[in-house]
Amino acid sequence: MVNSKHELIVNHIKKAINAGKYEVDTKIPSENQLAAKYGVSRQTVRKAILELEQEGYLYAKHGSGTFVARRRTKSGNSKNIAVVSTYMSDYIFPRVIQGINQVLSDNGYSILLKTTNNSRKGEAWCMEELLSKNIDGMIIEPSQSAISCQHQVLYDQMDAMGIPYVFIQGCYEAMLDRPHVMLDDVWGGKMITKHLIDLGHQEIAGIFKADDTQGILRHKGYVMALQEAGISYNPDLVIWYHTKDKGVKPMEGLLRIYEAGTACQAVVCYNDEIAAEVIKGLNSIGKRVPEDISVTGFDNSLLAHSKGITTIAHPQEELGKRAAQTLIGLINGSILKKDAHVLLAPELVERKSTM
Amino acid sequence: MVNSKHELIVNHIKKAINAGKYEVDTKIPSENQLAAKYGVSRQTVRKAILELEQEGYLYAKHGSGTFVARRRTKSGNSKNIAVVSTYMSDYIFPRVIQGINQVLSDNGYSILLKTTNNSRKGEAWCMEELLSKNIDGMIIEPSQSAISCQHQVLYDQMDAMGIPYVFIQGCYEAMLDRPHVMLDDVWGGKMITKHLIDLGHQEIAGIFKADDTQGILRHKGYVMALQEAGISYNPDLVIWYHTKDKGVKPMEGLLRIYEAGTACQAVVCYNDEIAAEVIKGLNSIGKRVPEDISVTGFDNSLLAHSKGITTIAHPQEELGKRAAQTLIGLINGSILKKDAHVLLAPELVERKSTM
DNA sequence: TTCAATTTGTTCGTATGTATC
DNA sequence: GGATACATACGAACAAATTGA
Repeated sequence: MVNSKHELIVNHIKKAINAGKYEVDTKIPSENQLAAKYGVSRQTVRKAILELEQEGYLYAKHGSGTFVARRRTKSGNSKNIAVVSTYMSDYIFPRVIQGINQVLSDNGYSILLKTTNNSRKGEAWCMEELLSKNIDGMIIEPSQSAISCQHQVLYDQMDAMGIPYVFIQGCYEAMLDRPHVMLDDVWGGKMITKHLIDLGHQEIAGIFKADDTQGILRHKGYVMALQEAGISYNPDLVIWYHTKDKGVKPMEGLLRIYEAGTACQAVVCYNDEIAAEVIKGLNSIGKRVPEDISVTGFDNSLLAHSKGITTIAHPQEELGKRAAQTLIGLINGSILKKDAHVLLAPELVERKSTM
Repeated sequence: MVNSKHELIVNHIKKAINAGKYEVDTKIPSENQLAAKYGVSRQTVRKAILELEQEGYLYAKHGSGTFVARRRTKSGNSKNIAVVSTYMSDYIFPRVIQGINQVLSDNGYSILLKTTNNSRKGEAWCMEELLSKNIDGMIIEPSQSAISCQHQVLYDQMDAMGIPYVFIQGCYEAMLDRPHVMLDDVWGGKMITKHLIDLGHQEIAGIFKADDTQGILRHKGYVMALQEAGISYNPDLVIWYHTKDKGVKPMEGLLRIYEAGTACQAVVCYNDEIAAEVIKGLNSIGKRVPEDISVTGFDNSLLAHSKGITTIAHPQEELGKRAAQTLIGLINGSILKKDAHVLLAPELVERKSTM
């Protein structure tokens, strides 16, 4: 019964896509070309494309072209996006979510807020509830604990339902192929080490956490900075510790370095907490910071602020913005899941623990 | 936010419908009439109408006209509750929302987060969007609470739809009969003034904001404390200022008091910001705080913390919890709307600006 | 029944703005 | 900067449905 020109074009293109004549994410002919092909006006083509866009067959990119979208089985466009955080009290939380909110609300989305209290159980419970709700996507800060089978199932389920998600702050090691937006720890480690080198230091010790991806990455950056400066890597200057050794081993290691008589004018610490402990320990053995030895932290926490520790800062608002942008890209199909891996440039915050 | 012509028309018509200017199933003006009214082309009007049709606000009848659709009354168990805040960056925001989240999630609710950027427009925009969503209730921090509420219609609409809401932090003066949970400003003003009296001060100046409900209430508490202590109220010691005078008038007034030779050993300030300015001003004329004169703030902001100002604290988490509890009571009917008026007890935070 | 006026639906043409490469 | 392509807007014409005289 309905046989308007644009309906005919809609059906024709739909059939072509379903028949696989156009690959996913390939560009279809421009509006003008299609207009010429079907012998109609550009407006008619536009109307057809608009309809196909709303049905999820295509997505248009301003100034670039119109592309074939991944077909979504079913999705209400609830315009709701879940944001799952560990704690709300976290000092970084407000700024990150502010960035998320800015981008999402500009794009007509609302935020559905959830907290896990940093427990696996909380995270699983959250996600189960979210699966029963109508959401278009999810931004999640993973809970600290390692991933369990139960979890993987929940994420697979979201994949199956075609609900995209983006990890922020961190990412389970087993899921690094999934979309994530986080601080570039390698770059951060390199940046803060380079800062010490630029200050004229040559013998730079490093204290890193061994059972943590971030620890490995920050160490990697530390090594890179030394290499670039032409300083040979000295394993004796690197102290590795595990979560359970925290508060004991780092300072022990540093004392051993001093006892061995190894020269050392600076220490790169895994995070601000360790840096604060190290400074306290150094003071207790009569070393002055930064006159005798420079110490750096990582994370730009309140501790670093109050103790005046030179550290690496998260660009918090930027992180939120990028995560939201990435998620929107995943939803409308303009970003592929495998490309949605964003590492953010860290910022050096210079304070009085280095000179 | 996009500001195309058709979007403007969409919003205008939406607002008119929400305000009840068009009855259900009545015909709206024809496309040509609307085009003339808005001074745009018929195509633009059509685009706007098409959008409204898709959102379910209107339905068009070929050859007959366009009509207002019967707004689908949402069934009320989405288990979603909207939380509308002014800014996310606010230092109090995380703790308040933490309290809200605790209670709501314990009761199986999720939070739908929105921000208004403290603008009336933002608030109206938020609420219009929320009206189209399926929410069970709303907790809202009003924007610029002193000015009278121009979009009462939106709240009436929520009443009509049976969606309960609770104001937090402040409340429009015209809507004080609606449910609200806020700090007891009178009590706070009284408490901090009494603190100065207890310290032995008799001549206590007061600086208050005149165009703000909170300013009036805090002044009221100030007067009560003086009365109870048997100290006569001296109008010469009270300085009123308006938002636009901020940063000039408060200190001017204080200088005038000194020039007049009036005795004054303490100043109650409207908030921490004013207190910080006053302290700075006093120092610049050679007065020491608190040795020569005691100064108090209000709000327990970061400023009060860093400058060591004695102040009145919001019980932030408690505020959030009580608001959530009140809302849940309204939803399940265990609390009546007219009884949902909670004033929270303030807390005195003693620091080094008083003695 | 017929006809004219009104109103929405569809199509074509054109122009300008703006993002991307 | 220029070419390309999408986004928004305006104007015009005609078709199809409805309404009422």
